[in-house]
Amino acid sequence: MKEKYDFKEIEKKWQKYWEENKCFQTDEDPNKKKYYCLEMFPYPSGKLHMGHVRNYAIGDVVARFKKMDGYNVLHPMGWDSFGLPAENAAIKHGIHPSIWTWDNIAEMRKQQKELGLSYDWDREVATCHPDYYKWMQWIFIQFYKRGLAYKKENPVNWCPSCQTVLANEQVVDGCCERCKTPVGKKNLSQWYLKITNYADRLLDNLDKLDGWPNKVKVMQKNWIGKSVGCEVDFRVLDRDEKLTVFTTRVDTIYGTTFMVLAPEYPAVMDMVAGTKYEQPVRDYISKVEHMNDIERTSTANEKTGVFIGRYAVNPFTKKHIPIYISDYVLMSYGTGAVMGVPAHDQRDFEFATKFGIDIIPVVDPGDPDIDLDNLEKACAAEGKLINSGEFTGLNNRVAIDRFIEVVEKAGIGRKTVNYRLRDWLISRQRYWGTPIPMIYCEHCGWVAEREENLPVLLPTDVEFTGKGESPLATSKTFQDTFCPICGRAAKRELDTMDTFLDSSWYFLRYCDPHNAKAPFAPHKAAYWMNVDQYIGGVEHAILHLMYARFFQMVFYDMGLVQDEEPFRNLLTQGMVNKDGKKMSKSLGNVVSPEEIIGKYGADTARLFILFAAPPDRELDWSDAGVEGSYRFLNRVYRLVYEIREKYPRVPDAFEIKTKADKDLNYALNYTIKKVSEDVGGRFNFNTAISSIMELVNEMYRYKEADEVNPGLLGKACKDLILILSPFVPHICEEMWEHIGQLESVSAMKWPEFDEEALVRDSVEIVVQINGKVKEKLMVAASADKDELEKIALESDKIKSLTAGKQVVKVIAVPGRLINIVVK
RNA sequence: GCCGAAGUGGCGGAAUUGGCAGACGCACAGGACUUAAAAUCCUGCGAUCCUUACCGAUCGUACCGGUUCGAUCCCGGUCUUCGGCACCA
Repeated sequence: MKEKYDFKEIEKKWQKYWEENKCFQTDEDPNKKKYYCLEMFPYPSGKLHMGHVRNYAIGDVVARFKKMDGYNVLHPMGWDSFGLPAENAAIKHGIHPSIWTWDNIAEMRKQQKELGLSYDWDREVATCHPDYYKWMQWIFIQFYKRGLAYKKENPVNWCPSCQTVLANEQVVDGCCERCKTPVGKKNLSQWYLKITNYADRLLDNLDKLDGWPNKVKVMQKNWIGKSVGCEVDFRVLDRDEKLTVFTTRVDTIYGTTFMVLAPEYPAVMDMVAGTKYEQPVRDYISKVEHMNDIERTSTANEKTGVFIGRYAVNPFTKKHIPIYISDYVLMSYGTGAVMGVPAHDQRDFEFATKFGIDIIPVVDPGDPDIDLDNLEKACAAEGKLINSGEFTGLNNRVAIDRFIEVVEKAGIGRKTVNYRLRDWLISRQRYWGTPIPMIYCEHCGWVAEREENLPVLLPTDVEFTGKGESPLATSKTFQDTFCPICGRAAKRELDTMDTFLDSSWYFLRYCDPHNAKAPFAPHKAAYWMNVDQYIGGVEHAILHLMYARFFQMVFYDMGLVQDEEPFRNLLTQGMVNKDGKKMSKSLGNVVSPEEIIGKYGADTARLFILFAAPPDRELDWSDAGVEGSYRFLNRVYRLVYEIREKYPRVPDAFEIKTKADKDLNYALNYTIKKVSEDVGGRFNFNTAISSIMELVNEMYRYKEADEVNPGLLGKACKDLILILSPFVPHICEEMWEHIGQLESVSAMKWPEFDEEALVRDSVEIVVQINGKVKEKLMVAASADKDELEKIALESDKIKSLTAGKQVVKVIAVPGRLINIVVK
């Protein structure tokens, strides 16, 4: 070891050592407790950014700590390597997506290795590799066989810029999640996965996920959007037809004064055919059709609609109510028909106000501030029913169940549940994705490719124009095939899968990455799953994390895995910012990991990122803070170097003699305890590091004292290196070697703390008067309440402060404080 | 609008079960070493006030109130910021 900390040389040396000695390779070992530590695998976009570094630094501390703590640790890495950017690069620069992707993977893997991450590289997977997408296709076929995949023509979200459809989840504020272009609608026949079959399980299981942040659970809950309500049939006047509405507020049905249908409602044109209402209705529908989602929602405040010239009969009041169409009613939710109760629903109120429809209050909340006869806005509060026939007087919540009973008995309605969650549209009109292994035969219809013919390989003779239909159509070889059932000529599906499918099961492939006979062997998954700790950005709170849960549930139903949920504990890391803003190219505030590693080394980068903030909070990048972390590593290095110089040989056995010995021994054991808890339990790496800094400060002080105990100092050095090693592994390996250790620090056992060393003879006790600190006294640690009280009341200072006052009460907490209440 | 989270020095943050608010680090200031600089080491560092100084006093965890011997922590209300959802009947 050199006198000066040469991170460049040290980091290279130990990265080579770990790789050559395969230090982080794992196999199933039934005799050892397993621990599966997983970071979200990246899209190979080119280079690592600080968000990646943070993600991997956190995961690496956990993995390294658990390994030292005696677990058999699975810590894999791979690539979510299908996706649009590769194809866009192909369109723009003429590079094949495959080349672009594999080049990026090579670059990012190199950067990960430069960070000293403890991955088992033998388990690396890439979703764009045929060995992986073969099994993706196999999984799709299993879904299809179980009735969980179907093709359907529907108006779908269409991004005109990406030239592909998008899942509802990929439309953000009416725009494409990726390119921010406003999304339009298009009628297309597309493949869907029936995630709605699992809506209830996805929702109910959330309660069991104790190790998940509440925030993520709430987001998923809202996304699934379960609402329990009731369908009611309304007869249409003068027609042999009924319209079914969905409502969660059947208790307000007496207040229904109109009905609204979605403009796309199928029966609408039939009801207006040949009447004077036909043309205005046609005009309105066409206007709505040509609006994209932004336009449709930007007019949110101003309600629009058209009367269709028909009336429905309110089954309870028997009144005739006008039927309208309006774009505020969605065809895709509930029944596409809504009963308008303006007194108690704000949207209905706005509509009724605009069209001059009656507003009849039916729930009286008993609030003197609300004038029910002259409502200024809808009143959603609970209360007693009024104007509601035989139901008048009931509490409205109670009334809901009564109404449902009556409606069901009369055969004009039923209790129903609706979800906001829709089925998952997975077809993409793109090249760089997993081909959907389906074949269309004129005689047999849609047929799954035979499993023995998998993978359906991506063809290489494809043109990338970025326009029109799926690029697979341009291949001369891909499309034409034979029907697996009847053997006649047939055509392959030309769309590829949404890449979110690829990432919905990669954690299972890691358990058995080279399996050529199955996506994974159930017994291997049984050993490694669940993921004990999953770490990644909160931006995946809904999409990825719900899709992965869905897949796991299907695998569970197939008997492939033993638990319905894949991720026991989830840590959502905060963003890395600069100057309070997100790092971005447009703001010009991006700090590249490359630059930091080059200037200070990977250990400094890791240490800063872990020290600057708790992992789930936002982290503001600070160049000065990085300097500080670098300074600390130099300080540790110097400490170990100087101790070794001064005491080249330290005895293993030693005695604690002086008070200084005792204090250092206390500090050492306290730090081991604290770091174990902070890293093993709370994931507060920042406080773990600060306590190590305190220990280093202690050791510097001790080292300069008159009487030094080399054995103790040697022990402190050893333990210091061990507990610091998960954070900054390279420098620790170097120091470990320097103090005469032969084996890698990564293979060492996590140190245990000595309970006895933590027992103190005397402790400082705070003396308060009326809750204010007035004095601090050293007392025997064993002092009980009575003794404490006596000592406190006898202290000169307290005596003078309480003189002439009446002591009302004394509260004594041994080991902590005494509070004297005086008057 | 609805749901959720968070507000602590100049800054990042700490206080784990209701018990010394501000650990640790950064920045800043002063000093030591040096021909000098860098590096390193030492000291100080919430606000206000008192005092020549030592010592000390009061206030202080977004704001208002409550519970308690004692509140950054628990309860009620208000404000602000951030995040998610948003015509879902």
